[in-house]
Amino acid sequence: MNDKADSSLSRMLSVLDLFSDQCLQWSAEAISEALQVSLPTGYRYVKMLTDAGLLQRSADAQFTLGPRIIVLDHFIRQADPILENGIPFMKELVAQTGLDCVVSALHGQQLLDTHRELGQAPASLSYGRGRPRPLFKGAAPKVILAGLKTSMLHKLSGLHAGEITEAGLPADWPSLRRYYSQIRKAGYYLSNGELEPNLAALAAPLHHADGNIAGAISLVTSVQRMAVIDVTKLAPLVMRAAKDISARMP
Amino acid sequence: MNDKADSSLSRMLSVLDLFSDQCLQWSAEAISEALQVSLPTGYRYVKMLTDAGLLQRSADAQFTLGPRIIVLDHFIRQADPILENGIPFMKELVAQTGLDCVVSALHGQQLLDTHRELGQAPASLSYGRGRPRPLFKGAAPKVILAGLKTSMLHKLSGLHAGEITEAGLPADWPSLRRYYSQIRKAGYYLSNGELEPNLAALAAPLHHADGNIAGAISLVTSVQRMAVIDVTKLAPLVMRAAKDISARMP
DNA sequence: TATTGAATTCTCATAATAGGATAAACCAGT
DNA sequence: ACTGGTTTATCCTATTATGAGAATTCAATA
Repeated sequence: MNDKADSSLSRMLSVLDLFSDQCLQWSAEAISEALQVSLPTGYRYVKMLTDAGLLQRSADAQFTLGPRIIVLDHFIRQADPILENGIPFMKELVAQTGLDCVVSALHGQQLLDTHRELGQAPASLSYGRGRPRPLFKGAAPKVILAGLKTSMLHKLSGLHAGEITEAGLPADWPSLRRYYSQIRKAGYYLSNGELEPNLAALAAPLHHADGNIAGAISLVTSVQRMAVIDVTKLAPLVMRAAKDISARMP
Repeated sequence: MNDKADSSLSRMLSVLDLFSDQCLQWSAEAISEALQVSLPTGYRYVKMLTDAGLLQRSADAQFTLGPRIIVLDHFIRQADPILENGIPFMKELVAQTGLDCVVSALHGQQLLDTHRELGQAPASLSYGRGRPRPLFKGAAPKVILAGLKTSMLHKLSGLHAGEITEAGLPADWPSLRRYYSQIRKAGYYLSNGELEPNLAALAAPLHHADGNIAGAISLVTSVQRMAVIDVTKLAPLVMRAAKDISARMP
């Protein structure tokens, strides 16, 4: 990963980088070793982070992510207009279609799913809010990037050239721009096995009142199920919901 | 609040203390002023926190809480055995009773709701995961503290004497211990308007395999609705679910 | 109860660097 | 291109973060 510890402060914050799906338990000793600091300094870091609530002690002299994170996420959810206005429409879409409904948004450079309403037979099991997503694969990212201002898209494309070619998108900027422009004009995007081989999704963009892109709403199911669905009927449903939500956005 | 800025590192982390339900937007200038540091230092702080993903830039030169928080909460949820094992039982309780079901847990010294399954007529509207709760008021906290090891409870009671008397609990340790001991023996606790005037809840404890307390599961509704419910029938339901979940806990 | 061993904190001198003041660079909106 | 506010860079000094090792807690054993 990126151990750019150019200062004490960011080195301390990089303790958080150690935690992941794979490893949610770290001892002070392991942290000290990972950050290449002495044991007392490692303990100083975890003490401060624990005092801030970002870490907490668990059994066996291990540290885990702390309760403050849960509270801060609560604040974020409270302030998120997509959640505030979107959930009823998501529930309705789920009721109408039986598919899973997801909203995603671009936070800085990070594209995340921020909420999920599950249908009766969830296609995508456990991944809920907070799942990081690749920027150039899948339905939601495509309609979101398609909704960005051109200058912003250009900047992003410069920073992630590798991912773009890896995703099979055109490497040159004019083609890429045209590609996303088509998606924007269509008003929705259907992906088939793009992100995960057996999943398909249909996404439509969510906009703020000023017209800026706010995120995307998508219906997700397996490739097989999507194969028997009439997209010309599904797409208007999703776009309708997206417009209804957008109409309520600040 | 506690501005114990005994070091640069904790002072930087205290930037996070500024964000709350009330104020989710801070400019670099306001942060600098709040922390009593110079403007460049304020910018240094937000830059590092933004690089770490704990903050993000939003419109109008404002900063808000960042996407990394959402991802970290995702990790916490992935690792939480109560969520992993409890949600199906919570859904079932909701289906049986129509009431709202909540699980709560003690993280360090912080007591939080960690998940909520809503019934058809949610009594407690928006508060979801991440709501901080007082330690000595309400059904969930009581069964959780009642399940702590005596030494732990003693320590907690020492640290929060004020809240204890404010909650109308006995101030002397022997009486307090007896009070919680009774709750433990009962196996559940019913609160009526304790936390919020018009809410009632019935909570039962969740245990780890080793017998240690893991949290609480509660059914919540309005005081009026609870008045017409037969508690001798509701309590066994909740306790049954609590035992079923506990049986699956590590 | 005494004793071990590990985990955690303390002490302190020194090197590292965080901080402030000022200036420079950026950037969006006229 | 200009202007206002926003953000970063430069530099020097005082602050303080750090490492080595000792001291202390703490729980679990004998």
